[in-house]
Amino acid sequence: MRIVIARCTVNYVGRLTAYLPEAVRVIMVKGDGSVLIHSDGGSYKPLNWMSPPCTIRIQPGAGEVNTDIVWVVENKAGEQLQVTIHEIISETEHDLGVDPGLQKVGVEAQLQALLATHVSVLGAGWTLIRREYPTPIGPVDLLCRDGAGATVAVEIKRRGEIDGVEQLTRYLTLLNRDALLAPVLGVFAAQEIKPQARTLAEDRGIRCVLLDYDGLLGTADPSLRLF
Amino acid sequence: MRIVIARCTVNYVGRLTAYLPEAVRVIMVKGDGSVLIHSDGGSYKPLNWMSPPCTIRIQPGAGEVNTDIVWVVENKAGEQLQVTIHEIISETEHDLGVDPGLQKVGVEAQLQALLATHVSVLGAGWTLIRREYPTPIGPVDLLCRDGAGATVAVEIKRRGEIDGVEQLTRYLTLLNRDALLAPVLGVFAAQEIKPQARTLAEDRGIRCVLLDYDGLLGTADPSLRLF
DNA sequence: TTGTTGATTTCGCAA
DNA sequence: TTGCGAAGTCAACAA
Repeated sequence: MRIVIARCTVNYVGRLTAYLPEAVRVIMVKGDGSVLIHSDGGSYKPLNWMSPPCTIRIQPGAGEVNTDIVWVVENKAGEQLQVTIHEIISETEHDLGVDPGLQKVGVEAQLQALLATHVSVLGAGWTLIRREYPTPIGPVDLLCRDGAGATVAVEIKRRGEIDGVEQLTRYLTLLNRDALLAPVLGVFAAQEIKPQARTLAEDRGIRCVLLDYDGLLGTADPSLRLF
Repeated sequence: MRIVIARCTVNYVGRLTAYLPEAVRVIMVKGDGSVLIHSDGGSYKPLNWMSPPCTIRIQPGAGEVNTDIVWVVENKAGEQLQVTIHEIISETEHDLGVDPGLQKVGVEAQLQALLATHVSVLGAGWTLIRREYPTPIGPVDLLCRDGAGATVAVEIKRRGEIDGVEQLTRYLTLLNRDALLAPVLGVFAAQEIKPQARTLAEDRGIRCVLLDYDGLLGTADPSLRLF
């Protein structure tokens, strides 16, 4: 990993065209040739960058001033990041070795497992027919029977958006062709439901349910807990 | 901007829980207090980070070994990034000043702006009713009136795929329920239209238009030009 | 290899 | 401030 602090201008020509005026910035060059241009602010996203795999070609005296050096960073698709170095303020290199990587403690899959063991939060007398109920166009997250004995297909998302409503709609159309199951109702369950998704769902007669992960955990079987 | 090369372990506790085992990494501390943990590889995304606004609290001797230093980086929501420094290999600080920022050319917003001022490229006598015409399921990119006086909803994409056609179809269904607007026609405009998207659109009576960004620029008002 | 989906998404614009 | 859609989205996973 090489880290260069330099006064530079940067051009990107590829999927779009972008330009960075002259300023002092941090340039990170990673071992795989990828380059990141950071300023002192913003989020974790660099001002500009080139993702690996890519190659760096150094062109001395290629800038407007003949003492400028230009780094041309190019990937397989021919996209280019051109870094013109006007003045190097600092340059260091360090061998970091291979990183063991980030360990995440998941949330997504647990939500379905938790709700499957607690379908009663959807209504009194509800029972689970099965998880991942198979159909020709993919598995339905949960297939349930409500207190009145009707079949209900439940689609679970962390964030409920329009795509999820469309998906559930396709399942419902298919399941309602099955005379043994029909009529099949729909429930769209998520930790967060976007207004547009809610509008579309309710327009189609699909009930929306907000899931409270911590609340489900509190009522859950202790063996399901991660900590 | 402070850059520290250090052997460290990192914990994040917030929207999820994540852990980085001990290794040598680059730690960037920006002027706004945000912190980025980078390894020598991967993409531009750090292994772990804390976005601004946030504050850093240094706790000497708080690690497992009493010579360790722990940085607790915390944001307003109480999410924490805990960086335990086992050994500092290098530490530098530079004043980068304020960055002038990135200038982009060729994204969807500019396409929409350009087409909005030149709806005549869609046909003779076309006029713009408004950009971002609001509906309960989201804004229609452009609402126009064609040469014959009919209302037309225009969906603009950089890359035209099936999702875009579905989106436009939903708008058309909704708009056509409005007796004051109906009948509303549809136009799917993009720099590139995938064959499947074109087939679906034309099957639904939606007209497809390929946008030429440079061509639009050429006919555009000179004040719209960036360079 | 290609497509689909989630993200500690981030970013920008408009209401 | 909030909400919503795009992004050089990226990245993981399935087919």
